[in-house]
Amino acid sequence: MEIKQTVQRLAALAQENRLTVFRLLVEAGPAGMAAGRIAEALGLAPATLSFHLKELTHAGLVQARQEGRFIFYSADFAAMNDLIATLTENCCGGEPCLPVCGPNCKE
Amino acid sequence: MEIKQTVQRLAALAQENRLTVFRLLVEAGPAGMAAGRIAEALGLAPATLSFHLKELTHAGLVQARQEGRFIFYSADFAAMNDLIATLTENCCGGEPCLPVCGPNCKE
DNA sequence: TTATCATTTCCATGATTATCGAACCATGGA
DNA sequence: TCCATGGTTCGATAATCATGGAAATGATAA
Repeated sequence: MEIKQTVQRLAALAQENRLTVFRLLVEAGPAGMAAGRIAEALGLAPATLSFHLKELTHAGLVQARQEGRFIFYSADFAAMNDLIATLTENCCGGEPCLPVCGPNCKE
Repeated sequence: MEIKQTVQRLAALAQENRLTVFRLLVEAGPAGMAAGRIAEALGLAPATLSFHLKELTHAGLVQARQEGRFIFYSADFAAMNDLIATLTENCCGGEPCLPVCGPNCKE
């Protein structure tokens, strides 16, 4: 993974509200959660949450899908694995000590 | 791991120069590298590198040890594992899909 | 000791980020 | 259509961060 992208993903997670959102979505699984429910869970103004969701989406860590009037956000597990793989690269003498969570996670 | 600490560690890595330093130290192994050599490798002013090393150290991701006139910095693999564990928490239905790199890494 | 080298601290500057009110866009039901 | 609801974008503000020059600190050798 390109270093700029790695930095972008780490930066996306390096903020308390965004990290909380991401962890919430990891728990929510592939079904995800509607933006409104996330805002409610964190007690954030809609504009503020939207800003954070955009950061996470732009970093490729979460995906959005429209469903009726709602927009559901869900975690992208593959992206998280890429990130972890990058962090642990060259760590154990080059041996593959990853990935951690597959696409069937939470299935 | 506490969320504040997780954010702090992610923030420490979410900067191109610091991520490069950390990866350099991961490759360098427990022996680590002198601050001057790191600055040289990245082409940074001493003050700038010192600032970044302080961030990494304060986040607990790297350790410093004095050796003669030099200060050697090395990656803290346990801290990295904690970080990864936090990210993947509740990911695979609560099963332990970690840690990735043990303390004997690069030994 | 003094001179010197390695690194850090101090400080100022410019850049980036987080927040949220207000205005705007999109969808689905009367 | 028109309205209500769910989200986003815009714009302004305050806070935080990255950078490096200059001076201070700490450690060693002569």
